[in-house]
Amino acid sequence: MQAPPVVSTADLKSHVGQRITLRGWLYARRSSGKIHFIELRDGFGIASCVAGKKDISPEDFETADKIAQESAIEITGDVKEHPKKPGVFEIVLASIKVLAPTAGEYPISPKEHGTDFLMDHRHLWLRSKRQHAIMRVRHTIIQAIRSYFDDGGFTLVDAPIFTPNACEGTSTLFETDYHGDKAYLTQSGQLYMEAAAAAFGKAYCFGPTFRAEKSKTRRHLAEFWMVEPEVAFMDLDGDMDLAEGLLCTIVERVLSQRGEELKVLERDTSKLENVKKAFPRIHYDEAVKILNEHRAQKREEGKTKNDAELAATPDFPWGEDFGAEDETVISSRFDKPVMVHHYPAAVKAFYMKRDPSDPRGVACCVDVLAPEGYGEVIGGGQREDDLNILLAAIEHHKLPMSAFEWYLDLRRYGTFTHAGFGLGVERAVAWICGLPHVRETIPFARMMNRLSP
RNA sequence: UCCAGCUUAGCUCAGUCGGUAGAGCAGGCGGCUGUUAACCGCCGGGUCGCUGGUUCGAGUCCAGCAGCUGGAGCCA
Repeated sequence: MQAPPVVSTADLKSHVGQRITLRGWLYARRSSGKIHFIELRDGFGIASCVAGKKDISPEDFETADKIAQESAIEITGDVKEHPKKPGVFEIVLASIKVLAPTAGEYPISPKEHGTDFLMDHRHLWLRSKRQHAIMRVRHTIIQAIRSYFDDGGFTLVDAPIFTPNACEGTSTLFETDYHGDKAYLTQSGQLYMEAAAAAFGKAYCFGPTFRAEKSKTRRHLAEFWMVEPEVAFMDLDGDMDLAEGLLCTIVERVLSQRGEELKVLERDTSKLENVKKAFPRIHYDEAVKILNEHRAQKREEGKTKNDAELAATPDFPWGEDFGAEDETVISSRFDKPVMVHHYPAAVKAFYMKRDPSDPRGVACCVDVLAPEGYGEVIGGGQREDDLNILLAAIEHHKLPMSAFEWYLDLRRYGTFTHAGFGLGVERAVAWICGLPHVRETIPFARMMNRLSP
């Protein structure tokens, strides 16, 4: 007799009525004495298997009763529709074999655990349903990003990870020894993409990025993935179009391909359905106005509640960058991502283009704030293309001129209008999956207090 | 770096007024032919984060340290 085909749990419905073999791990086990239920996890999905005492050998029935969680197993049985749930398939077992038992009790039981414990067991936690769903959504987001740029005529030009200088001169970077010289782990591929834009017209890089700040928040990782497109002869408006198109493509792809995963994550997809063109685009001035309306309202509440602290809420000072709470106030006014543009130049990186029409000194830049309080997922803008303004900006920020000579060459040899942005992949994953913290959006998170596993 | 909170069984937690340690789950044994974090009965399981102090007596009160969690700043 021919051995039954080895199939995947994702492929059961095309084998209804057939005898098949599955290989995987024991996810869960339940029993009612004369009937055992086994859930087999194979990396693609989870299949329910039923072992009736009359249907299999006494040895296999005993095995099905005793087998430990996460043992590697191979089962053979017949694919049938679930007697109570149409459209759900289960396997009626004919035989079961333990390929590898567990060395001891599996640490992650199907009960509640604290995050620190789970993060310590991240290598095993990835096997669980929820983490599986998150990683699959992450995969689809990355796939959508790549095809958006690839289909848009972009060339992938990856930036180096070792860099000689602190690119923007603001963040704390990880320092390493590079054959006797100091080198830093990149915090952005941005400057290199400007060189790439002049060489390829449309370019993007996609890789890991590092920040050494001792950040302890739900939005920060020490190592995260960022995609950074840069386009020649594109201005700020074009940049916003590009960013808007990217987010719409990502959300559309996840909604159409990862519905099952979003269900596992209990994500309210109606909020994601809203993510369609056109996103509101508001000037920094208008964002400040929103904040001040909100703060005036807080003062009123303070007066009626007799709360002195609330009543003394000051206005937002023009010229400052928004804090996390400010971003939430602004984005809560809209039901889709909101683009805030023309921030004061002083709070932005030195390479941002100054808007010549505004004497207050604002930059042609944009931050995209995700809805539901997820905050900044994209930051970008038009780059300064005037050599002399750029020279002055580097001096003003007290950055080492010699390290930027190559960058200045881009202005010396055929300078050009160009713009781009950076999208933080983990923040996008957290938003789309509806997660409270970015640590679950990357397979093995690197944070201030976590370097393992 | 700063602010706040937490640390008790493998895991998640309770522990009153300061009086010698408790539950659920997990694990082991037994029962149950449609279970879904199954259920029912029994059993084993503890350096109460560490160090010091107060006290006849500290899981409990005090101090220091460590670890963790959340927030701020920085940013994607």
